[in-house]
Amino acid sequence: MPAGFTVDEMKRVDEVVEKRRRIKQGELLFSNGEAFTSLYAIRTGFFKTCVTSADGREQVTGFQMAGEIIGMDGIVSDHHNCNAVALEDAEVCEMPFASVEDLSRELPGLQRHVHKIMSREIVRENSVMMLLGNMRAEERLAAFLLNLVQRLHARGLSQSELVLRMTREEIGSYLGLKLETVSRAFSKFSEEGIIEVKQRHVKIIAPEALKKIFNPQTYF
Amino acid sequence: MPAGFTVDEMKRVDEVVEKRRRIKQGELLFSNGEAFTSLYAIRTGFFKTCVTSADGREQVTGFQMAGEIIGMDGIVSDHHNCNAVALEDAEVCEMPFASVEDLSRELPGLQRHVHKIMSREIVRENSVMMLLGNMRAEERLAAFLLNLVQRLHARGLSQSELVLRMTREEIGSYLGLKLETVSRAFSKFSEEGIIEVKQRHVKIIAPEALKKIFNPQTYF
DNA sequence: GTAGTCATTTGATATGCATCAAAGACTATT
DNA sequence: AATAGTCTTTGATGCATATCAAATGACTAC
Repeated sequence: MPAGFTVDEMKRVDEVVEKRRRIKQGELLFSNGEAFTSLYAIRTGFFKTCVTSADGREQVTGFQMAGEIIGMDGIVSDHHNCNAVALEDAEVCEMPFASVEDLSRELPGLQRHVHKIMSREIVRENSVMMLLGNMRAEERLAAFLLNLVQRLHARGLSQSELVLRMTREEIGSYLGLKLETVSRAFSKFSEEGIIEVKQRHVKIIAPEALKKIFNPQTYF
Repeated sequence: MPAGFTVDEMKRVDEVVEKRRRIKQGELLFSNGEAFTSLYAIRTGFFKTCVTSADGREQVTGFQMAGEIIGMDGIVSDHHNCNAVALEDAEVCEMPFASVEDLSRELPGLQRHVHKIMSREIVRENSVMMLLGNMRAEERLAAFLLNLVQRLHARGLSQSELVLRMTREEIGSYLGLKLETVSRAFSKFSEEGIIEVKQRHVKIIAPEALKKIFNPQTYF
């Protein structure tokens, strides 16, 4: 995945991948408390990560798709600090973290890549905090849809159409909203002609309108 | 800071520190958009980090104290993605990130330490997401106070008394609440005899009660 | 010491989202 | 094709927190 390697280096990076693992929809890739050994590169499929409070409340902390890395929550304590659940049948590459560290001591490019991935996650979570702390329901959903479609587009998929892999409840958990509120926001966008919604199929008709909702100030 | 080094290794780690920098209360250690060059180890003082939305809303993403590292938000894009403001006169050690990377390629202990620091930040932000997404005002404040006093205690300070370095508004921003709500929650805790509040001086009278508020379920 | 500023508290009211409830739509199973 | 189960939508109502407002208290600069 990182660029700028020689053929030989690339080969060594590939060798870090210990094995492929298939995860069926609904199954856990790893769970809270489990010993941490590896990072996982998602090859296909879609995951959610979530944390649970002592009294059982669940907070979805992220949705991850092909090409993204999960498991970094486990490094600090050698145990995972969240659950990773496949939202559709998935395949991941298991990368033992000890091997990643060994090789990244030899390849500065890999080392930098690992640091960037973790930094990116920190920055992403910063913006989620902004969402949860300051935005209203429709702003949150607009931001969510724009982010999702942007990531899908970067993978060669449509800029305007997407299939949600998660329920309204999971979207709500991620955005700090109840499922009914998410549903109402979808309906509102739909009535306003901004999107078309048919179950989990969403078509973005007016991306500009979504951006405007996400960030009203830009348009003054 | 990391343990398990020989005297010689320790010396090399120390040499990564390029210089000390003093930051006066209210001043920026770094700001959003600024080129990223270094991580900073806080020697003395107290910081907040915050992000700002395009329309000017501010979200405090964390409070950092002596012994903690800030700046990791800048690695991903070579530019900082938040502001770091000193809430009291402070002194930091500047550690050029290129040197950190160079040395951590040689010292696996340092490499692991860097990874853990970043992972810890990811996990911390996960719990803030839980706070913002699922908890009510008093639960958030209880969690905040417990976290703060625990970190201070780890630094040899009191388990029960603390001086807040931030305003009610900054606490509110961190917790996704308005300053009035924070103030009311303080008053409520105070009326109930859980804490004593005199301006920014807080004395925790009944830590158990705070823990119970934070996590009611444990006590059933 | 005094004026001025900023931070905090407290009260009254408003509002956005949660909660409760029920019906409808889709999916899987038999 | 019928049935059960899950997910989603929509409506009615309630509540936690935001908003607006004003008073008080602390701190700063002169």
